[in-house]
Amino acid sequence: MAQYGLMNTTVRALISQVPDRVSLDGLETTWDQRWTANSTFSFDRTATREQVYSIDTPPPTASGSLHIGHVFSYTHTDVLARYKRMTGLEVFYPMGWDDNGLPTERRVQNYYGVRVDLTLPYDPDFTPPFEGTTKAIKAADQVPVSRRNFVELCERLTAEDEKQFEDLWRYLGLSVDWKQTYQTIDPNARAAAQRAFLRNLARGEAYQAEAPGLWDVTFQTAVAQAELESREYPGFFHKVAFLRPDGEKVWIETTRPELLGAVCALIAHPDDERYAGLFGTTVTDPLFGIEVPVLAHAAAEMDKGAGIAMCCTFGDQTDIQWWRELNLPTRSIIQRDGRLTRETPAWIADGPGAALYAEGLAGKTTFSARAAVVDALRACDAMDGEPVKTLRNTNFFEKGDKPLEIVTSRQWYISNGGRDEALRAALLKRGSELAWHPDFMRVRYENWVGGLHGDWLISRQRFFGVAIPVWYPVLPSGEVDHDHPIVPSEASLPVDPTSEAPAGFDEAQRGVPGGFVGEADVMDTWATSSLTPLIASGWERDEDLFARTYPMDLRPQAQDIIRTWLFSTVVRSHLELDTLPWTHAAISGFILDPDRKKMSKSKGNVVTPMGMLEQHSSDAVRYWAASARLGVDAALDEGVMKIGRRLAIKVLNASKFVLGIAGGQGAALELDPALVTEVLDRAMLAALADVVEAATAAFEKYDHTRALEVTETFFWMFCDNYVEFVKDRAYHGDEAERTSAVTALGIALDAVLRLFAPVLPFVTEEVWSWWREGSVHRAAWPEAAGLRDAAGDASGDVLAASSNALAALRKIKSEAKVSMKTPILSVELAVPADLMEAVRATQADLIATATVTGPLVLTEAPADAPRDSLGGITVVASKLGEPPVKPARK
RNA sequence: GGGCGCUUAGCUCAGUUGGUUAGAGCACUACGUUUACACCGUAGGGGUCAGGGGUUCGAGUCCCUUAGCGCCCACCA
Repeated sequence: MAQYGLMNTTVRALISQVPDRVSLDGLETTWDQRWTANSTFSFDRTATREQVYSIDTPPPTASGSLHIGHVFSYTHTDVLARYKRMTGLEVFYPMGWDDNGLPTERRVQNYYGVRVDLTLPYDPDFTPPFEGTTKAIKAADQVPVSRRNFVELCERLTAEDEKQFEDLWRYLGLSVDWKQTYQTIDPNARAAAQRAFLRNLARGEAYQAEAPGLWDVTFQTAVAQAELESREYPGFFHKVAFLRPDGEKVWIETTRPELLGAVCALIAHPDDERYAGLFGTTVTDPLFGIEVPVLAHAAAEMDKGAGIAMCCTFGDQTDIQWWRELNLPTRSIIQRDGRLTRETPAWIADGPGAALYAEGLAGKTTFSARAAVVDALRACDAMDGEPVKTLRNTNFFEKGDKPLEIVTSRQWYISNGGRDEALRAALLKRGSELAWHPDFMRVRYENWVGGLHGDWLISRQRFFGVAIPVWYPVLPSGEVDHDHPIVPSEASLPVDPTSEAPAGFDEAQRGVPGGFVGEADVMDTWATSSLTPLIASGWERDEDLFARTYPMDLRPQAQDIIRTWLFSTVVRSHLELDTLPWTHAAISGFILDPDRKKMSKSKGNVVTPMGMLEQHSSDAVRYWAASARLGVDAALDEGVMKIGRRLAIKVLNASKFVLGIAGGQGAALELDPALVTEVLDRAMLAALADVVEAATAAFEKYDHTRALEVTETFFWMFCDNYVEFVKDRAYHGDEAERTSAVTALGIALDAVLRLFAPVLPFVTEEVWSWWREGSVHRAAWPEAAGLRDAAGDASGDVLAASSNALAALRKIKSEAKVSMKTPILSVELAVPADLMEAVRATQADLIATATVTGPLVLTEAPADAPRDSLGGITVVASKLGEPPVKPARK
């Protein structure tokens, strides 16, 4: 809860420890330690839901390194979190680590030089052969280990990674409650993922199906639509002849001649007159003697290739469609390892075709099989001309480097609206109920949900992940009965079906007739990540916490995982709790390198953040991040970090000055608005009230950039003009004049520190500690009303007018190329009528600040005089004195 | 092919419901050491607001159109 507000209370601040020399060095470590020691960011579990602002922090992928893009987007969240905390909300700001899944597996393989062999037993004394060698370990040199040993290594390595990540986040100043952490592989998360799955299963939302689907041959796992990436891939068109019974040739074009042995039909568009005579007849392939029908289907495109397509099981998604809709036979020849089947398929006729397959194709990769088929086609004159080079778009697994194949397998799915219009409509409605920042990101969600063409495939044939919590009976015949899965009780979660027996069975019954087998597949990492708001808020584990934090307020995340993380989270929350998981989504843009390319590991242009933080300071890097609006891609710009550093140092110096002029060490500073009596001081507070209003309104609209901008603009004006104006009065004025200036300076410093606190947590906290109790980050967000009261009827325009008059006088000296200390013996200013009163009212400060030693004459500027950048104030005549004599160098 | 965003000074970006002569910082130039700050201060130069058309008394802002850049989705014969 906020500790104090300026509104109706006079604050008496004791200035305790203003250093002689200020510095940014070491602030990160100092304040991280004190915040931890003081539990500054601990979540108060007594707060009610209305008093809580809860954040579904993205759990970073633990395997790998954080890059500057992470610093960028996590800063956006932290700035908002700190603002919300200061407005009096209790911020629930946990941190998770996404350590389950393929990235960890790959990292462990490379880091320790091991690979999983499911046949090996667990070795409790296993020591990895390599550890963190810098050179890549060849796959052939990797040592086979049991799954359990492998998982242990995963846990060991991610624990080390997570420690490093936490250190970086602390250094950056994330106001996370470090007592609220989770891992997506920890027992709570596994239990939550399995519980949610079992409930999906019980409601019929999770189901298994044996169907053709996208398959990565490198990782040997099924892949979901959301993990696809379309890439250009070089290929060749081959013109291949099929033979009619009378020997006449029908030419088709294909980029995948190696699939000739899997052909099921030739298909053309029903309106295509070229092939009208062929529909209903059969043709035979030139190599294997497979007789296939020529069929019509509207999905065939007349202007593609020859207009007649070779349909194989399965070359692409269209093949699946034709196979389904035309009831074609299944003739799969691609295996899960991406090679052609080792046995000659039954549908290939004995004879030369069978011999060709057995000798030239069996067990070959698609690449070498293609070459063999092309040679054979040439030899029997069934290929027209040379293959024609083409660049085609092909689906890849986003983490893979070989084109996906289509393989038939038994997999688990969860409904996501891809096959159910009512559910799709409900999920689109959820998207429309969510407040998106920026709003246009909603469209990406709508595009994605609108374009789904299947349910969410959640099973993966991998090792390090959350197990799918089911077993299957083994029938007396020895066959596995997949249709009647055995499920565990929720109380027993998490379970590992590959090492635990289901209730009512014992381990000896594993794999034997009458016994059971465990599901070996694990869940896709998104099946767990989609539950982060539930995992973090204690769903079914800590109902008290859950009631205080869920549905959450904010999902901050990157734009590229709207279709995965954001969408899947909406799906799970909708199915499980019939609600949105959060009310706001804040989408950060990408970081572009100086060549305006997206920064990513695969491009090798990643900048590691710690060096940047150490070089420029965390506040400076945060300033850079906070200068970019949500949803907008930003350039990595060290120039902006330098500006941030300059600002942070300026905050230290200006604060040192204000507190020094207030009496310095040991003095008491009364922040009593009634003591502010001078017009200029009140005008400054009025301007500050405007800034507080603007910054607050901006933050409420999730526009941290605008909030920073108005604060920063005010602060520089405050330093350059206001502070200069009041120096003379503060040093040499009478008691009332001096008190007015000092009090106004104190009130302004107090508000400015709080306005900057979300973006510059370290310097503001450092300065706060010089004269205030507690943490600035638990202080109340400034309110305009109190400042307005102090300002009385003064307007911020008065300060602007006098600042312009001051600039006009400075210009005289600057153009004369003399020191600012040079006295002005006499000067006449032309002032527009509407500014005259303001300039007149503050002319004493003006005269002192600009060292006007003689008459200052103000005349009214003509009504039609142009308004330049100084508001129309111009110098009519002036006379400068002698520049002061430079003091002798000491 | 469909969609979203962007294009303003050499660079990075503001520019609110259309309203005086389009702003800031960096960089650049000149000057200046001033009882907070040289990691400083003061002042200055620098822009056909991507191109074209339209609406309007008035357009950086609204509409149409063209081009370029980035991204999302679709496209695999």
